[in-house]
Amino acid sequence: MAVTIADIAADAKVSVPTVSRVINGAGTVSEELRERVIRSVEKMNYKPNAAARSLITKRSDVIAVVEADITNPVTARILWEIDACCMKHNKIMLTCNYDSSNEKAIFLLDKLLERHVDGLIFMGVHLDEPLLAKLREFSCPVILAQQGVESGECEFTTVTDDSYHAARDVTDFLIQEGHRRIAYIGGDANDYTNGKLRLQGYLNAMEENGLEVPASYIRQEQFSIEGGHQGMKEIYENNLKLPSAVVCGSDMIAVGAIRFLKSVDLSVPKDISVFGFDDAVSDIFEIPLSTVRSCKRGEILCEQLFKKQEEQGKKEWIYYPYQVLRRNSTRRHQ
Amino acid sequence: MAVTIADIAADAKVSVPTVSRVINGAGTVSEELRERVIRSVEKMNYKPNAAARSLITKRSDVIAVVEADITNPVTARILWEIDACCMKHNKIMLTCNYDSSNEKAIFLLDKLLERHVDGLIFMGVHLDEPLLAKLREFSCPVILAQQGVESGECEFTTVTDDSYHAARDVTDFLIQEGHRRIAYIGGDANDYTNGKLRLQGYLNAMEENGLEVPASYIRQEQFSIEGGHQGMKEIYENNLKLPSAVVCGSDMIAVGAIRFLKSVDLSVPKDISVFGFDDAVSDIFEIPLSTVRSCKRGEILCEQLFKKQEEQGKKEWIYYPYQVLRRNSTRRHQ
DNA sequence: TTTTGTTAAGAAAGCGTTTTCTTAATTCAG
DNA sequence: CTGAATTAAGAAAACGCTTTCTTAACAAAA
Repeated sequence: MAVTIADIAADAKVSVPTVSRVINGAGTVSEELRERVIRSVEKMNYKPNAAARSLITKRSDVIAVVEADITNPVTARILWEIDACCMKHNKIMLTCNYDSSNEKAIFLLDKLLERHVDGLIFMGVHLDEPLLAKLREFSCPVILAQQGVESGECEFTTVTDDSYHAARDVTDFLIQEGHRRIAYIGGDANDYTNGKLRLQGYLNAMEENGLEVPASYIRQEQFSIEGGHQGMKEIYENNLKLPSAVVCGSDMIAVGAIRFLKSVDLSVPKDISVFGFDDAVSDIFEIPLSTVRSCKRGEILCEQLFKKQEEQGKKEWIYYPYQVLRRNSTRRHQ
Repeated sequence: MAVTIADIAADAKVSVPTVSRVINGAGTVSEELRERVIRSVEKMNYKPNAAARSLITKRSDVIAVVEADITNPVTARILWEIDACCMKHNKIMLTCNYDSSNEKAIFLLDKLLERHVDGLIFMGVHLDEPLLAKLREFSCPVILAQQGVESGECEFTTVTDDSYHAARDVTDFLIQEGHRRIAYIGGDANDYTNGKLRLQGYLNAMEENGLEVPASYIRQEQFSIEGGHQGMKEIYENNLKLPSAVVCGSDMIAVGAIRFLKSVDLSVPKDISVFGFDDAVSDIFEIPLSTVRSCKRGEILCEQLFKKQEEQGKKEWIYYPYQVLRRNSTRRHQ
């Protein structure tokens, strides 16, 4: 059997509450007893039982993160950041994959409810009503990452990329660099808020600069290499005048686009500049990709999670700061 | 306040143990009461408190996975697989990053000890004595993934890639394909058991086929793109007769090697064949990489974890089955 | 002195379950 | 029928902590 607080109390010849006080640094206990307790704790290698403690304190020191797909490099990176922050706050991170199945997500959330986690970060898209209802059941702080609820007021604090402004900045940047014919390949904008906002940012930047956008310059495919490939192919086949630059809704799309361009002997960035989004492939892709990187995601998420203790009430929509990274998949256009 | 088992008992007009029996499907309870209980549970949206349950059952339904780096794609993929298996067994996966710092790993393991997890998978390299000592403290099944302890008898059940045989097979395969001058670029073999075994497999295959291996054909760098780049560079610069094929200790190394070759205008696989390891970059890398893929990792790990309940005693070293995948970074040599 | 206030530490209650122990009710063999 | 065996369900204990309540000891103020 594991050693319990009573064993320590007996060994140190003090009462159980005294041991508890020493361990938690709460209450007052004389130097003499404190030392005796600490000695016993070390001697017997005592570890407080988290379940017993949790039962009474109503905390678990666990932060849950539910994500669609842990193998997505962007997700994995954010998890890494969250984990690092949790560590600092003496919390432990519990992650669950929901495989983009809201049904599975609800199943998982039920499990987490039983566990009385101290905080929940839900990194998901396709938020539907049953899912939101389940999220409402949590009494701990809940944060939506990746996708907000469009409807208006924030029911949950939401933290996402600043897709709209970033897409505008990227497009502006390309225009500054002399590009005039700029196309866009994004993901499905019906479901993905990010997709919608990126497209909007691109469109607004073009419009504000008085630039024409033929419908054939806009493609909405999948957020994947295949999607990018397909989108670029369609643009290539349906336009006599090719764009000199393409804004992509994700790095994966950019990779696919570049791969297609290579297949028809067009060179990037010599013939066409390609801009990505997410900074997900920087270290492995053959071309250093110009892209947008969101910063301090883990910190911002955790900060929201922990800050809320005081300011429970205020739910807001927060954006990660971002950097527009100009690398070698784009160049000036003359 | 959350609704408790007592609330359900009161609402259903039964005793607390009866509710417990219904929920756990244990013991005997009449159809009538069972229905009353179920109705109350649903009506009041009751969720049993995991901490209270865990306190008494000494189980937590949590499987802990401690890994060096969650952003490593190979790791992320295995986590995905483990999570899927845990789900099937009605367990929840708790993951912690230890950032390749054994000190941090020990800190995390202490936290997990407090939590009385039902199983532990430690995916790490550089296992040193303090770390092993900490692992011994667990009373639940502990599995070492990724690296075993060389010493001999298995203190912990260990599951790893079958690096030795796979490297032999890869080398054999290249020899069958007509290659005679085959080089090897691996990671640091002092620390990484996998590195050591892959090198050994390569060497044995060469020897058994009566093929010469000049020392300048063997490089041990980092398990990274830079490492592969550097290793290939050295081989290129130090050999008048270049190899016709290179066995790499990881896909990252292979990517680096290919990148170097491209930089000196050598074509893969036309001029040189390159074989990777891990199947980590298949979808994004420019060349479909011939590589080794380990299979069913999640299943095998979980199977070991859960099987052990009965056969606690037997610790063994188990290998994932693997496939040698011939793709387009290698070709026959005439 | 006596009273009041303060502090250190123990006693006891309680957190929400499961499990063991009892009891009452029912069935069945003799 | 009676007594033993079986069954369904409640009472009570236990899990390992934290927290509240209480007491004893002592110091400071009247």
